[in-house]
Amino acid sequence: MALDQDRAAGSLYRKVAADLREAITSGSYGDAGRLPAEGALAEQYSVSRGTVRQALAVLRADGLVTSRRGTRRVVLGTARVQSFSELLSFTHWARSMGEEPGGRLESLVRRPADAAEREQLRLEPGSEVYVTLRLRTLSGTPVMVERTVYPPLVGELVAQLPPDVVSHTEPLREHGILFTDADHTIDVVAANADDARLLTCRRGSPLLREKRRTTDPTGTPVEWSQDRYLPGTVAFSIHNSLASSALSRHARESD
Amino acid sequence: MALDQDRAAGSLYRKVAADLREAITSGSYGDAGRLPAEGALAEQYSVSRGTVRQALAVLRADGLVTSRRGTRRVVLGTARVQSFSELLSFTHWARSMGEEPGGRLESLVRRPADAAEREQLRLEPGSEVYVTLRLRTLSGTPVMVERTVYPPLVGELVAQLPPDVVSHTEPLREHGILFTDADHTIDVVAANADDARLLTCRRGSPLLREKRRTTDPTGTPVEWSQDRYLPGTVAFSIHNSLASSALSRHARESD
DNA sequence: GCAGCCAAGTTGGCTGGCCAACTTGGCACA
DNA sequence: TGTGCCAAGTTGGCCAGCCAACTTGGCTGC
Repeated sequence: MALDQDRAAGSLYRKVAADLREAITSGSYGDAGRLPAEGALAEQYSVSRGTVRQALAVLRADGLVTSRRGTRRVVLGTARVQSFSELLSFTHWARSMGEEPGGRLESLVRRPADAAEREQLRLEPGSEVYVTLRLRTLSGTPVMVERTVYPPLVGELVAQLPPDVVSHTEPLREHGILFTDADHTIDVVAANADDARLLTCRRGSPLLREKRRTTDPTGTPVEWSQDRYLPGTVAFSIHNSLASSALSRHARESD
Repeated sequence: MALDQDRAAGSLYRKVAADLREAITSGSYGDAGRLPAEGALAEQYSVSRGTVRQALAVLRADGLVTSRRGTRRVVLGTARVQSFSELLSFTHWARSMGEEPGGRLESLVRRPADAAEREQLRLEPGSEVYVTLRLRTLSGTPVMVERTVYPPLVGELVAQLPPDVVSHTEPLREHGILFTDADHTIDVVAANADDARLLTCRRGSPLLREKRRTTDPTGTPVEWSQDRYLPGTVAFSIHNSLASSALSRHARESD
């Protein structure tokens, strides 16, 4: 919340977008209601029409409003849509739901990267990686097993963190490691022996898997992670539209 | 493909975006290479810098390039990202992979909408809905069970389609029913008796579930669907970034 | 009553310009 | 050699304006 305000404070169009989002989600325009015209909003906020359009593009991408030529924008839904940080960080996400996040570092090893890891993290042959295995809990109950591969520069920092630290993105951010872009792949996988032990489920029972590759602003990969959730604990939600889509459906590749 | 070209042909910035996408995916700028400056691209394409920025915003949303103040854009990856239509239509998706889509209508009933359906499709109390159950196949092998609820206006059209028709979005589009926005929720669910029979798997075995609510340009819901995939056949892939995110992680609600 | 036309309203798209914030590489200097 | 500063290059952001494409509601005429 504080983070949202900080980001909104940065630029004018973000402030307008934040204000409109607040108005929409609080129901000021009704559920299928129509927004004021761009020109009217421009006058209301004392900004140019271009700035209003920039703000509305954000809301359109979030699935809050439609937009087509000739008629006013229509409120699509009172949707929520968390911030990027709540998606990326288990800790942020849990706290935003009012749950208490927990975690335990099961293992941390440093070893040569295999071919797949070099490919994902864009590393030179012979590079080493840091691999962690963590159990994540919500209010004490295990919900997820997280296997993360870090490149050397990031891994060194992670290795120095105390094993019981809850959030990893926060301390990394303080060391100048930024997470800005991520690619996610979601599918189903069977629990292996480690999964079963940590999550207290049967071996072979289904888990919801999220593979995630995160990069910093320069495009350098900083993390390659594989999270396995107990079914019934989470669901992933996406909005897309003809105007802007970043979701796709794939034939499943090996592994 | 033809559809992409049609859309690209519409406006200038789409043409520029399509051209840049082609150049990037074909490797013209290298994998972690840097794009020309906005001004240079503007001159190259003989458009204003604003138009170039609009085109680059599309590529940024698709996860093809980064973008930060002070330095040139960097190529993030040679990613693919299907079009919206390939995501929304099983038929389009299958054909884009070179597979032959098939389908069989198992049942089609018309009945009063329950509370959840009225909520999702924004219908008046007492409204009726059309409910279909379809088995979807790829090159003959069953991969997915689709349960779709249509509002009356759309359902009447669907009911008139021959039961062995492969694509439903195409004939609907010809009748003026447009699909422009969709909300997706992805989780895991256990196969029930119908699922098991149609997909020839055991009852209770895990399926990847996608719930989807689609609306037309006016914001009117036109479809509420629940697709259940056999594990190992598909994976969902999403890109998001600080700049624009439409993906979120939810605590799982009932049903 | 009904169909079709028309004008007003609205968003999409594009231009040109301006300044601020930030990155980067080279240069000056210790 | 190494450190710090600085200027050029680049993207983010905002403005004002213009026209085209499209929707909608009302009016006209049959």
